[in-house]
This record gives sequence, C-alpha cells and structure tokens, in this order.
Amino acid sequence: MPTNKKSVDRLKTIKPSGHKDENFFEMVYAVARQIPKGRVTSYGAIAAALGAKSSARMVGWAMNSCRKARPVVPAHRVVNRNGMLSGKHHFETPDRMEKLLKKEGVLVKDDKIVNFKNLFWDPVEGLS
DNA sequence: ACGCTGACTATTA
DNA sequence: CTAATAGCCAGCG
Repeated sequence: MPTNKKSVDRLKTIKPSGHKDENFFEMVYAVARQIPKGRVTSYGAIAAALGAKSSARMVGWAMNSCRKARPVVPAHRVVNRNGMLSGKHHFETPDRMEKLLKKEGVLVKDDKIVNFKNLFWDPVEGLS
C-alpha cells in the first residue's frame, strides 16, 4: 500500500517495526494516538500522512478494528472531512464519541464538530 | 473466485 | 446550493 517515504520514515520513528504494510493499521493507530487532546483530524488527513491519499476508507476500516488495538486508540478524535461524527454508530453506544469529545472540550452540534476548522490537527504538520 | 458493502473524498452535473 | 459518480481496497457471505 502506501508509502510516502518521508511520512513512513517519520512514523517508523514513532512506531519502529515497520517493514511491511501489514502495519498499515498500526501506522494509522500511531498517527491517531498523536492527536493532541482536544483536537481532531480526518480520515483523509491520516491517509495522506501515510501516503495513501486516496484510501481514506481504509483508515476508517482500520478504526473498525481499533477496539482490540493494544494501546487505546482515540478513534473519537477522527472524523470525516466535514467534521461530522460519521463513526459514532460504531462505538459501543452512539453517544460515546460525542461524550468523549465534549469531555475534552470539543463541542459537538448536530453530529458536527463546532469550530472544526480551528480544532483540526494536520498529522503531517503535527509530526514535523 | 465474485460481488457487495463501507467510520471517505474529490469531482462533475 | 444539493445530488450523483467514480476511485479506493480489505473483509465477508
């Protein structure tokens, strides 16, 4: 899959074990875990950071498996490009995501993150 | 092996 | 402005 060299190298620094793309999920998790508390990012942004710009869907799929991920993955900080909580129905309870976000100071209105533009965290910038 | 599904997105109408 | 479309690719029946 993916492999934007720069991004991958940077990720290896964070999560050294990279050699194969089986780690795609792990890489996604690695990025997700870097999201600062109270900030959010998008599936596409993560995908782009991994060099898989057009595979945002796989990032979402990775999130699907994040329940069993070892260190906890803050999946609630990952939303779609419009700042909408498209994945809330995949949590234990539909209101889980929203609650976690509010707990971190992120306001949510109509399944959409308020002031999303300012709260958005770009993985590429964040990891640089 | 095949086709459908989807926590996405960018593009076109 | 909204709606349909087409890439995307790992699971699952």
